[in-house]
Amino acid sequence: MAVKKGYNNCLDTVRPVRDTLEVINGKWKLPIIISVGIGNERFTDIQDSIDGLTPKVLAKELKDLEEHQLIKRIVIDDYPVKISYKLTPYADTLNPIIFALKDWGINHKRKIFNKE
Amino acid sequence: MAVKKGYNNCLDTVRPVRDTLEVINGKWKLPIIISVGIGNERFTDIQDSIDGLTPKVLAKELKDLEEHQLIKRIVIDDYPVKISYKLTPYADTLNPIIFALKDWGINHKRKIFNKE
DNA sequence: TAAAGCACTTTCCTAAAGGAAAGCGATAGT
DNA sequence: ACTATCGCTTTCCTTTAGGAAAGTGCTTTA
Repeated sequence: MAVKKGYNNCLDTVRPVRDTLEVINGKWKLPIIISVGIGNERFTDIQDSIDGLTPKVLAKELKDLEEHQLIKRIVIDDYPVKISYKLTPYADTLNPIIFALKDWGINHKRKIFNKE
Repeated sequence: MAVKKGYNNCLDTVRPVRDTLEVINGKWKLPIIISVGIGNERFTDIQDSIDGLTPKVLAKELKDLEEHQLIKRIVIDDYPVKISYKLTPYADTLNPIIFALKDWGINHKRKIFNKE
């Protein structure tokens, strides 16, 4: 017998949503993924492509994203040594999320601009 | 003439994504929307349906969500007065985001469980 | 009359996020 | 020799998020 409770159970949806949010939390992770995905591979290019992103924050976020296997850091060993950041194939699975967020943002701005 | 820069421009995507994240930021807003959407209308039901959610945080998030026109607070004026929370039709536009986040979370857990 | 429920608020506190600015070690260009 | 660039790190500081616990005013139920 299930436990009786007065509220509807939403954990089937809430749990996986929260699992995802733990991976892509904060202001910067998705912007960084988008920037790298669009072809920015160098530290300073990524930084310059995103308004307000400081090197300290970028370095930290890149480490987090590497741990989650969404970005790989590649050391190119000629002279001079170059560092290149690329998305992993796994990062491509985030595309539906990114497009959904993008579409909603575009629509939301339009809504605010027109009505308020 | 466009300004020359060494990096690829990603602001077309980054900006609307960030606009969206500003609305649904934090650990709790989407879980609350999911819970209300599934039929939890009372303050304590919403609270009880989401693990770890405290009344202070719930009250604050409900206010934020009202301001963004995603939830409406309805006062039902018989004796005793009842308060009911409902999603606005606008909140339904978040569904693609919620489903994308849910799917990714489910898949991510499976990935972690199987391989690491 | 006491206890419990509802919808919160208040206070206090900690941890984490994030911004500003400077610096650093290596290399490259002038 | 000097300056600039790259990929960071370090320090310092402020802001925000969020958790714990208690309480409040009202009402209902036992």
